Amino acid sequence: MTRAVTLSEVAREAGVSPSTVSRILNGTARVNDDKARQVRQAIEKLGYTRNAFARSLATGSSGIVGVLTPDIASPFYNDALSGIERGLMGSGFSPLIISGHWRTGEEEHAVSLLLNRRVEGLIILGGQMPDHEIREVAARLPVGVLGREVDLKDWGGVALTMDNRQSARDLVTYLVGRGHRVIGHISGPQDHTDARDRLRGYREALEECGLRFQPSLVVQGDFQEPSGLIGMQRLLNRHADLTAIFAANDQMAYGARLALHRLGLRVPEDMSLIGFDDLPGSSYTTPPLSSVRQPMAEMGQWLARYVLGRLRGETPEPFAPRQELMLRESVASRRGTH
Amino acid sequence: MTRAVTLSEVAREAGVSPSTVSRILNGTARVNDDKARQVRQAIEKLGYTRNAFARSLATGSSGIVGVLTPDIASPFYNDALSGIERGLMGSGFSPLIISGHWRTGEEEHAVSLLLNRRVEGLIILGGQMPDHEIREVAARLPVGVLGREVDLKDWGGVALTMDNRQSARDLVTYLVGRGHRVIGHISGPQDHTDARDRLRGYREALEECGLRFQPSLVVQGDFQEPSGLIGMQRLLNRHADLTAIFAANDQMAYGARLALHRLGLRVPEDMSLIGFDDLPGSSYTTPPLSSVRQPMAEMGQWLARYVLGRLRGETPEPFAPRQELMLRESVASRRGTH
DNA sequence: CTGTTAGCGCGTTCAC
DNA sequence: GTGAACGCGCTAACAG
Repeated sequence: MTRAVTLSEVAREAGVSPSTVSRILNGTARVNDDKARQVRQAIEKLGYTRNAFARSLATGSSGIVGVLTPDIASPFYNDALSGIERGLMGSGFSPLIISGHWRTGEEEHAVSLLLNRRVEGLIILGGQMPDHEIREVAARLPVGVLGREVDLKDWGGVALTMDNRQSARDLVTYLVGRGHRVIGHISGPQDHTDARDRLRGYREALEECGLRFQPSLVVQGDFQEPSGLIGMQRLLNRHADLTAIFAANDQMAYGARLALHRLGLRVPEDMSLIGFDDLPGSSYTTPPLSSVRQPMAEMGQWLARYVLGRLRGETPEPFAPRQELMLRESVASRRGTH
Repeated sequence: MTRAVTLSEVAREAGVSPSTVSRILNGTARVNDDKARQVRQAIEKLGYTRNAFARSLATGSSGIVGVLTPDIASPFYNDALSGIERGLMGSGFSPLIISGHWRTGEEEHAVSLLLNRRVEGLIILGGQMPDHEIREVAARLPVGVLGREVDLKDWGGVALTMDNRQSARDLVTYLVGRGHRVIGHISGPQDHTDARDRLRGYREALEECGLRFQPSLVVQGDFQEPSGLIGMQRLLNRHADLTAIFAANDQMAYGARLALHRLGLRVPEDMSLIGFDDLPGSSYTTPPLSSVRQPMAEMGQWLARYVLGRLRGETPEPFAPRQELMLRESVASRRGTH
């Protein structure tokens, strides 16, 4: 790559001073129309592209908001990324997305890379990074976190989380209301807060409804499809009287669905099934899967706006993400109810 | 954000000159161990983070590879993003991802933003940007394109594309081989090259097999699920003797699947179904969907390596992406075959 | 309105 | 080994 054209070269070509070119580029001050035209021509002729580094160095601001995502290919977090993009649009800021692959070391590396690039704000999606490290960053710049509980109040940051426990409770209560009495749960990995909360919600809902919690009705998966398939088989072996399954996420529900299909069991006639997360595909499974939707895009957008607001010194308006039960066709009523 | 600590502040704190600190940071030259230790302490104490802008400005290299993706939330292209990440890993380069939302204007804006940030290479995934603009960029830096046909040879770039036509032919030939004689096609939007090629492959396969191509067996969709659902219904109304469907992508196949489900038609017993793209979910639909897999991650990784190689002045080894027929359980044999 | 001057934070000669 | 001086490309005061 041949050395790029500089602003002063443009200035020389147009017969004006560098500052004039700068002023035209930034609209910082009114300039003579004639000169403006000449400068534009020179820019065109030389194929000038402004150097963002030099600019940032001089102005002291990067125009970048860092985004740390656990996985660039996660359908779940990517909705949040879309929201962040939308929230940043037209603000003059652009996102710099780095993924941490759920590994603390990589996440820390990513954050320091972002700090090196002088991001002016940071949005963290999920991940494993220790709370105190997040707070350290939050002390320096506006930070918004999505999908994990971090106390950032004293540091001037926010964490948007969903009430996994409550939603799980709602889901299971719904199943009970439809007449189900023997409800299995395919849980997520128990070192994961969300997974624990969803299991807790399941248990609490059962007890609130006067049903006994039985450990044998729970199998643990890893949030991936295969574990849902295996879990379903195990559950079926243990409890022939099972009529409904609550999977801790949609992916495992898909796995369970396939296990049932292979056994010739119909959903929802023979077995009701319910998931969590409402992946884009879930409205087109057969039958469409009931699940709970987290407004990832809205949350992402709000976080972007939050960071921008803080950058402008505004006090942000609060936001309460609302999870939504997406009731579709994967649950049937059992006779003998009510 | 309080002004960040600079290198010279570290130098002063450690009682050495800025250049010494720089040398230690970069390992550019051997320095006294004692001083090195003092500098490290100063860095620690002051919480110094290096300014990537100043560094890039001084060195003249950004360490960034730009990535233009049509949609940050597309499951299809995101596999490629993962591959790019992997390909860049450990190279000292990091990706800067911007999405163009399938809009030419936004894409152009994104590219100029990347150019401003002095990316040293560029990877373009799909999109709508005119070929000549891509060539213009390719004349300045290493460019790799994925998923669209662009002639970049004379500009020193590559475009990785898949043979959609051939794969579609293989798929349809496979259906015919399994005894199907009346095969419907839900096509993609015909202003889209991939969609056209897949339709052509369908048609050619039919003719090669001695079956007549009938326009009434084709309905046009838009690559989204709902259009697959509607298309399926329309096809069924026109041709009661239909035994198999080739959908131009998996998403439409999902829609078709649901339409069949609602009508009480079984897959594959009553209707065989086949898609294209092999989305992550397709191995867990009921039944698992036959499709054709494009090695997006591998292609992304290769492109990253390609760009890095060009940056180092190497001549890249060629790469022929191979599509793979993923034959699963959504196709049945019809009696009377062979 | 416009040109001149002085940095922004860092890497890199070039002398010592 | 190490420091001083200069420049990377641009913006922002400061005069005019």
